[in-house]
Amino acid sequence: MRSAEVHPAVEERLRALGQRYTAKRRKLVEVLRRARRPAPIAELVAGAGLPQSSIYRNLAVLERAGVVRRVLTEGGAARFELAEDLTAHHHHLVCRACGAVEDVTVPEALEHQVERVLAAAARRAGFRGLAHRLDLVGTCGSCAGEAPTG
Amino acid sequence: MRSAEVHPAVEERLRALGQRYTAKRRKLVEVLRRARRPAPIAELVAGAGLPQSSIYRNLAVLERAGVVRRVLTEGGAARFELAEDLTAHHHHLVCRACGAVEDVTVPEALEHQVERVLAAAARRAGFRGLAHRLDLVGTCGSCAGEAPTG
DNA sequence: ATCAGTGCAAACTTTTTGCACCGCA
DNA sequence: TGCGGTGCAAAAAGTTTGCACTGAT
Repeated sequence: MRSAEVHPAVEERLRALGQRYTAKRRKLVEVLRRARRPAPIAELVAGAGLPQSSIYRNLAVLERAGVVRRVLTEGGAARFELAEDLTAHHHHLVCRACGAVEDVTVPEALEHQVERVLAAAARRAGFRGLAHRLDLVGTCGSCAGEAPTG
Repeated sequence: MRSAEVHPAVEERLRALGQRYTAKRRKLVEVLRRARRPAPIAELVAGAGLPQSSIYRNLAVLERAGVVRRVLTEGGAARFELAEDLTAHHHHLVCRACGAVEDVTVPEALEHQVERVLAAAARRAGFRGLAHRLDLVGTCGSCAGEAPTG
C-alpha cells in the first residue's frame, strides 16, 4: 500500500475509536511504513523523535485500532510493524546469531495451502478466526560468512 | 520421545558442553516434558520448585545445549519448551483473547511443502540453516463460546 | 472550554548478574 | 580439591502509569 493510501486508512481507524491522527502519530506510522522489518522501540524513538512513553502509548492505541501489531519475539525488546492489511501478508527471517529480522514473502499457492490445512487443524482444536504467523529462523548471510565457527 | 529416551539425550548434550545433568535440571526438564504447551517461567518455578534465578540460569544452559528453546511471544513473559528433536515438530495455537497456547501438528505433506518453499525463499535472502516456526492466532473454544461479545 | 495527546519521572515487571556457599567428579 | 551449580539479593532492562501541561475541535 502506498503512503497516500496508508495514512487515510490509519486516520479512519483511529477516528472509529475516537482518536486523533496527530502529526506525531503520523510520523510514527511513517517510520513503521519505511522500515523493511519489524522495528524495535529504540528505532521508533530515534526515527519519530518521541519519548519512549509516547511511543509505547501510541503503539498501544494504534494496535487497538488495528493499525500496527506487536511481532512475536524471543524475549528481549518488542518489535512492531504495520498491520498486514496496510502492507502485505509476509513472514520473517530471523537470524539466530545476530537477531536480525527481514521481511519475506512466499508464493501465494503455498500461502493458500497453509491457510487451508491450518484452518482444518484449528477447527479440530476448536479455534476460530485463525491467522498464521510463519517465521523462519536461520543464519543470515553476514553471520554465516563472517563467523562460520559460531 | 519417551522419558527414558529424553533424559539420556539431555545428559549427553549437557556433557558435550562440560555441564552436569543434576537432579534439579532433570526436574526442570521433566516439568517441560510434561507440559502440553510452552511453559511460562512461573509454571517452571512452581513445577520444579527452584528459585527464579536458577530457572533462568538453567534454561539458558539448556538452550545453549539445544535442549530447550524459547518460544516466540508477544512480549509479556517468556515461554519455554523442549527442543523439537526431543519431542516432535509441532506448532502453536495462540488464543488472542485469553493468551492460551496449545500445541498442534499438521499433516506431514504440508510440512514438507512448507519446508521446501521456505528453504528456497531463505536461500534467495542469503539465509542458511532454516527452521520454521508456524504459529496460529485465533480464538479458542472457550473464549469464543463463553464470550461471543468480546 | 473540553477532552485527547504529550512528556517527564516514578513505578512495575521481567530478566540478568555478583557473590558466597554447596556438591559432585 | 576444583569447577560447576545453587540461592539470595541487588541490579539492569524493558514496559507501564500518574500527573500536570499542551493542543486541537
